[in-house]
Amino acid sequence: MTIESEDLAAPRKTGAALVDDLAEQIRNRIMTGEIPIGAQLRQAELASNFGVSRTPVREALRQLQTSGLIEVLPNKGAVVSVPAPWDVREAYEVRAELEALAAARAVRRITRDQIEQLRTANQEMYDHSMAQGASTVPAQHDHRRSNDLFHTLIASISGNARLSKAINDINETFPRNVSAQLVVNDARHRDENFHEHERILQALAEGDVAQAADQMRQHVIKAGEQLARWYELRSSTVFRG
Amino acid sequence: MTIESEDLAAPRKTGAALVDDLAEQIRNRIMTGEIPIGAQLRQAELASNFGVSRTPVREALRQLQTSGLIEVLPNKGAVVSVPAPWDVREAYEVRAELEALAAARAVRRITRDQIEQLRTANQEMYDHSMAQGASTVPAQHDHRRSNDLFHTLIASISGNARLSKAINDINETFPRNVSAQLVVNDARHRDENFHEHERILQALAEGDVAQAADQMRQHVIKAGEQLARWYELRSSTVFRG
DNA sequence: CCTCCCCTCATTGGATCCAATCTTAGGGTC
DNA sequence: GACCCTAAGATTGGATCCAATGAGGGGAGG
Repeated sequence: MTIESEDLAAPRKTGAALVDDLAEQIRNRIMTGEIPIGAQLRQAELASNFGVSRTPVREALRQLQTSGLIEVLPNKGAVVSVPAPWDVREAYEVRAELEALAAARAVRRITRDQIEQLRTANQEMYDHSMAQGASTVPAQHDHRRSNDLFHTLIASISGNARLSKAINDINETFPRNVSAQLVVNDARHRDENFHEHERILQALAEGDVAQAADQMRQHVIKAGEQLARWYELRSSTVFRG
Repeated sequence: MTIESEDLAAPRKTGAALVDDLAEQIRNRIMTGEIPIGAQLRQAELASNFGVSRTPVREALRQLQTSGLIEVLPNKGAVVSVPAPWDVREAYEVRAELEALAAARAVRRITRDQIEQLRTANQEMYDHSMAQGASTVPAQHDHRRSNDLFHTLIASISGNARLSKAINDINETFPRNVSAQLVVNDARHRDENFHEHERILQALAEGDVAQAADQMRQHVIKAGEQLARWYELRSSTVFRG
């Protein structure tokens, strides 16, 4: 309808939440690895990329800065944060505690239907990692989505929006192309992940609060450990100027 | 109506982290209640107030927006968030879990000196609330600082920077003039607060992980409950256009 | 050949400009 | 008097402008 000149990704011209929109899109590009870790974020480049001026881009970058995804060096511009392994471990210890709380709260609130939804999500995740070509990019994407769904579902069932947000905030600090590959790449990890989810599910179904929290905590800690190790070995995904 | 006094508060013209500085100062004004809950934040007013143009102010507001302290309504400007009581309860349940984790971790790392520091902070807090004129503004300020010190000390002893930050982020969502008054205003609350701190301290000293976590969790939940109740009754501290 | 310095260009950062939207006051109508 | 419509003022939001800082490159001196 309206003539969109240079914007490849649709930057909703609602005239309203444009800045939030930009932030979201830049965040996505980082999370998917399209913009690699350590890369410089040039205001002018992003601006022309989205077909806007630098002003809203700068505001979007400020948002990403406070959410911790990028770092802004005065007079030198923004770079995508490169999480140190110990930072990952610290963050995931926090996330583990939060998700454990979510699981514990979920026990009292979960319905049979929701248990089924979780089972489905977990099964889908497993299937995606078993299907042929599980190492292709779209398959990894599907796998990640199912895995995310499992966790976000439990968070939302917990009935505490703030808790969901806190968990999400931590997640969005670490680009996903990295974290997703962990599980898919390795058959053992993929299997373990599935079974850990099953154990959590069982605890939820049985109404065992302590067990649900414990299993979730261990599960997240383990995932964090894998992610941290990945960051230790990484080099291919880091942008080197 | 607006008396434009230029930069009353020193806006470090380091030319560098000016935006972060502005955000910090605006945050302070909100936290102290100088800018009340629900108040409109006019870009032009803030700009002339700090002696800068609107551009850095806008970026600072974006930071405060993502940290949740203010809300930005498209084309209508920024407003200091008015936390709903249930939001306070949710946030404090999260905070309770985080501080419980911090206390648990602190048990293994705390030194005798640090235990003494905590004891001192707690005693100071008590003294400030006992001194004559405890209801004066500066006394409340001192009381709050001692109380904060107690909590931030434990968080820092936990040795997990991310955890400290997560706790701090939650704290900075709810203006303090409000939360501080809770304890000081009521002799019973003041006493309970002191004794709860003592119990936490004892658990830390005895090396009782479970007890430290439990006591801290209960303590924070209780504080959250008081804060939530305050928000339910509030009306004096809310700005009404 | 290496090092240091200076010049130039790229980029950021604050200020300013102008369009778009919202708010509000005034006047007209029922 | 209540309601709506319109027009002017206020405010936000994106674009543009220019100063300031930083990075890179070439030349002079060692």
